Amino acid sequence: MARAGLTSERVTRAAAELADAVGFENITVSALARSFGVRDASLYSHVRNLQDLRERIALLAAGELADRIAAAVAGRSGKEAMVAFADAYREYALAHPGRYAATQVRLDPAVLARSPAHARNVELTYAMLRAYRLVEPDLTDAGRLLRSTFHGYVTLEAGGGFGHSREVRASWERGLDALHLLLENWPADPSGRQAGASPPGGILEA
Amino acid sequence: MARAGLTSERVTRAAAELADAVGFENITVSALARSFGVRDASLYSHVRNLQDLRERIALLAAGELADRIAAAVAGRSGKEAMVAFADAYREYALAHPGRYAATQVRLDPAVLARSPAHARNVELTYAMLRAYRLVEPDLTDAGRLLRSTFHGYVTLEAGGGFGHSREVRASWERGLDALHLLLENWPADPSGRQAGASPPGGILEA
DNA sequence: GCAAATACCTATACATCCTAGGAAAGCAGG
DNA sequence: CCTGCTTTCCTAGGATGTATAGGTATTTGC
Repeated sequence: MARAGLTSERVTRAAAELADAVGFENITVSALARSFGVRDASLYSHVRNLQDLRERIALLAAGELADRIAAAVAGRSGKEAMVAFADAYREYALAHPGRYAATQVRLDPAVLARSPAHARNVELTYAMLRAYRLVEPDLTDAGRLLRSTFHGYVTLEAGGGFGHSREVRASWERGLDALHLLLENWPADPSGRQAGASPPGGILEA
Repeated sequence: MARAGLTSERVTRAAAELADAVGFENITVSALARSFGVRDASLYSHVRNLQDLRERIALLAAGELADRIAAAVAGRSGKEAMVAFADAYREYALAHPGRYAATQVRLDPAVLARSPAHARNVELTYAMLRAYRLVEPDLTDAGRLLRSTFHGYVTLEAGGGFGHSREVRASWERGLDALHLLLENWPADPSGRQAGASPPGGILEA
């Protein structure tokens, strides 16, 4: 009997495609095995268990997302970079809903720390925000707001939460205009606080 | 043998609590039955199946969330109302992660249309935004942006995406300050479009 | 107190996750 | 070619979960 030629990588890639097709929460080892024409048990030589498989998809997706964003922002700055970042983010999430959902799983901090993909995402966000000349803690606050908005937007859009009364693309563009304005005119801290500065790498995580 | 006194409502409420404890995606009919000291099959008289159970939790949670928000914004307007809305939203999501996750499931449009809870949420959002005197399509765009930000923020926060380098509460408050400013100074449409007006009830759904 | 409604049961079929241990395909070196 | 090792994939089977069919026992309404 001809072998299927399984490896951890191939299994992970197939799992990512399955996730895009049926939803990240609906992937099963059984279905994945069927797609290879192989028994369930055979996959356990390449992947520890279902959770491990999910983590692998998460790392794969984080890397792909970082690649797309990096390519989009290359050579741009200011509002152009912000919009390119946002569009790349949204396009990836909509084109690969299962993979995108994978990027939102809570990873073991040890795994996370060893993931260059996640570090790159943080750096890209930081680099994009540099143009707005914010200083801590505003930088952290603005980064969190921006990231929340991007994530919330694509999640709601993909989940059908927006309906069809107005083109989502148009709303998105206006939203980005508004966010750019917001970042350019970030309000001064009314309480006059200046504490809690975090290191450059700490905007999003850690 | 003494009966457990099951009803659809009690089962749903227990399921909601289970969801808060173990996560919305991890609820099982078996675990729910165990919590009542009853066999799995017994629950199927009160709930059609697992998906039906999830929908019931979703409707329950949407109603609770609308209640909290309504209570919070009562008697307030302008920025006060917006902040009260946002805080109530965030507090509910953090206090009841499983129920909150349930509010994000894609519901059958027929079920949705018949849910007063969802209609109330839409109305509350619309009422809160009225103070900013936006006209369509800006109203829809701003509503989508706001809702995305709230949702994204609490999702990332609950998922541990923010880490501990700066108090999330402080970031949240600064974010709300910024959003208020944004709503007060919503940018004019650069393209001069004016089309796509949606009816009052259509900001968020339909 | 009797009949109808219904709350809860047993039994069963099937899907999925995962482990243990075995067979067979591919790959060395002779 | 053949011998032995590694790796790939297998069968077998236990545990847990979803769901249906059909039966028994408890309540409830008259």
